[in-house]
Amino acid sequence: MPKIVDKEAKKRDIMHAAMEVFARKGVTKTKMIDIAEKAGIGKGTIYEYYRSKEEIFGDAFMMTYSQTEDLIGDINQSSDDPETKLRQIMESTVNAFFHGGGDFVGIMMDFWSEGIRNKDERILQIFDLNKIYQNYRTVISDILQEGITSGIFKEMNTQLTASVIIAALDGLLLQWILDRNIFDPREATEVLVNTYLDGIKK
Amino acid sequence: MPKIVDKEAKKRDIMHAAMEVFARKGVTKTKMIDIAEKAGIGKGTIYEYYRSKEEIFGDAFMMTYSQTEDLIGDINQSSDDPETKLRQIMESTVNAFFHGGGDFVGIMMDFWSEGIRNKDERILQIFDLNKIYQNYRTVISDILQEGITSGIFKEMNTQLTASVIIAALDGLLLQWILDRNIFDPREATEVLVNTYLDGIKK
Amino acid sequence: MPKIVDKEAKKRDIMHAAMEVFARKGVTKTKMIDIAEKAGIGKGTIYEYYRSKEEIFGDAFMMTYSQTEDLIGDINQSSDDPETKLRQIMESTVNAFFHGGGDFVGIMMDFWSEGIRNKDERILQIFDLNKIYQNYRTVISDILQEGITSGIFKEMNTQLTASVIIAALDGLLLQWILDRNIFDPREATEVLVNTYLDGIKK
Amino acid sequence: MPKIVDKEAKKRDIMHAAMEVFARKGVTKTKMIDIAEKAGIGKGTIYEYYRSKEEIFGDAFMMTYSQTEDLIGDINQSSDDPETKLRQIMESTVNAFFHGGGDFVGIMMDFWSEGIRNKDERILQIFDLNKIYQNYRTVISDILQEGITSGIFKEMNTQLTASVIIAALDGLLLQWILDRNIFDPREATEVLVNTYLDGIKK
DNA sequence: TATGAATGAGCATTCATTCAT
DNA sequence: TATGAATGAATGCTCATTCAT
Repeated sequence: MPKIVDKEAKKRDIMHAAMEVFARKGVTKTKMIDIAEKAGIGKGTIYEYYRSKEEIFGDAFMMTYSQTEDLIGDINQSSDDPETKLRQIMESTVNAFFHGGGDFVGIMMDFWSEGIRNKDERILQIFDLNKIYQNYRTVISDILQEGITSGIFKEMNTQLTASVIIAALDGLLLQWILDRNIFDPREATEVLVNTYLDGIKK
Repeated sequence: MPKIVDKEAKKRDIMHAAMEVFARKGVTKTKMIDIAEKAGIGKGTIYEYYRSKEEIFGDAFMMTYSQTEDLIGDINQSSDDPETKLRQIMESTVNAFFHGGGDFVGIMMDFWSEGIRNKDERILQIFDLNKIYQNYRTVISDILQEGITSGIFKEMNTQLTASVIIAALDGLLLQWILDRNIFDPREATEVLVNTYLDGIKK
Repeated sequence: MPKIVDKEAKKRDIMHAAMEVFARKGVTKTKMIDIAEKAGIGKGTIYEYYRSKEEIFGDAFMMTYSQTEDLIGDINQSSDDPETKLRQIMESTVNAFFHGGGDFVGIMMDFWSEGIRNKDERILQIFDLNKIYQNYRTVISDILQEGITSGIFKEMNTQLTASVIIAALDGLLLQWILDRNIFDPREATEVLVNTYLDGIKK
Repeated sequence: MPKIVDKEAKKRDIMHAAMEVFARKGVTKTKMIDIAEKAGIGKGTIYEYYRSKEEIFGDAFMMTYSQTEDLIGDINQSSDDPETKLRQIMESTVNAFFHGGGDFVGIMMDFWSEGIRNKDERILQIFDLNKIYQNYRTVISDILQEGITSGIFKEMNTQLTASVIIAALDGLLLQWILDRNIFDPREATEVLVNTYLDGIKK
């Protein structure tokens, strides 16, 4: 069924084109024509693959976060010790977003922005940022608990600490989106990870 | 004689109404009529006080950040030791944004969003988020250096560490905007501040 | 009744202020606030004297044309010979509009413009440009007939010739409004009057 | 494949629809919806062909005058004697505007009106009525000079006479716009042309 | 399937007019 | 009487979406 493959590929092309424009201009200021031009197709053609701008946005969101969730899941499944897992998760999360020159990080702004506001049940089905963060928090919290149990981490409120760690990671991303020249993401992540692990370890 | 009106007060009222709506719906999706209704006035009346929606937004931005900058300046001027100053700055920054029930924090999203994208010289005059963050980074970096010199802080890359600290604070704010139920801001700040000070101190 | 006199004077002041602005910017682009500022009064005060912008415009119209009609009437009543009367009427008409530095001639544009379009019965009562021109044409036509009868003018279609003469006068005004530097109104009138009288006289 | 449309033809259709409405209501009072309805299309469609109402107006202006300028240029290039050329130019000018039942003459009012007021450099580029009239004056002045040189015209101030002739032609147009019933344009032109040529010839 | 021409709902902004003081 | 603060109807223009080809 070669047609199907083509369709999927083209849909993905459109979504990538859209992500680039979203990242640069913001979703609201992105016009369908901008996406079409970026994708090198006609304005009407987009509607052969997506029902609306919102749907493209939702797809971009899902794709971004499902990748990250898979990554985190894989790391979490591994048999490494809690410290290594935590370190790997933090580094991988940052890498996932900074990767590829950071062409898409601008879109995070809109993910967050939508995340705050969208309470529409229908949208929440495919676009529940809070649920995603909750999963993320649970994973980290569990690793922290694991570390406490095995005696390598201090006693702490694991849920709260997980929140603070995630906050720090997102904050790093946010700062870097605002100005890419202030720090090297890898170096900053290094400082961040070390600081937290220092603070957490016995 | 016409009605006597405290123009400044009314302008502030409109801005506050606008901030509430901005925070809830986002700037782009906020209609002038929404602001008017929130402020309990007619749509046209807004234009007696502001030239455009953009101007209201700029005013909201300036007000928010000038308050924070003043606060930080005051703390920085004090004769406290570096650790206390750093702790106070971090706590005050967070407090400033969480204060008042956090009714306005949603607008941060738009400040950041604009901050990424607006490269217009005219707008940058009143709306230069990067400059504001640079000041902030310098203040913190200087305090860190002060601490290193006086032997209470470890050796470190002060600019980078300052960036990471600010990132963590903004990240906390961001997480809290996304979901207010996951942590108590004060507790989280406490964890954050302690973790960082632990990591920084000799 | 001094109050009445004051009222009348102030009403005239407003109308004169309005005429200046109308002449410069055109009626549609003139804002009430422009008129108020020109008159040195508050915006609301205008409505103590006029019900609407349209009413000011109508008043300006009437004033302008009644003056001209009076002037023409006076000349026509005189016992001069037809050639002198015709010459005087042509010169006086031009003078009336060019007079005072031509500050108000720009408003003619709007009189004509309204004259074309306004078919509203209510407005036509006070603003019937066609009727005014018809009177004017009759006066000139009668003088021409008088001249024919007394043997000093050639045979001609007096109504048509009257129309052509009036057209030439208005055309001169129009050209001068468009660019005041191309000719001196008095010289041009001289050429015009001489050309026509030459053509008309036996 | 999308609908194939003769873009140029449709643009012209819109402009003609606009001219009719402009002529009837005046440019300022013409709403985009009026033009759309006249053209039998949707409001938004106009913007596929023109960027703004102002641009339609500018196009209408250019079209009207470029036709007339071409016409005059052609006549001027001919090898006819000065009297014939002058007569032809005068008659053609009048014909050009009265032609087609005079559906568009009302728009002249707005051309003149804009001509007085618009000093904006950008607009003057495409809309310089004074320059157009200056060209026109030069053409007529040159013909007059030609006639003087070849001994068939009297001595005169050619620039001034040219102005007066143009004024008379525009005046005729103006009068006819105001009331189409007062004269037959061709008859009136005949009277006008004869009167002037009589006055000019030796 | 691909396209872009066509569309109209929607919105920022203007301004004549009202009216409380 | 004089004023200017308040207002909302009106309008130019944008852009997501539709649909004829």
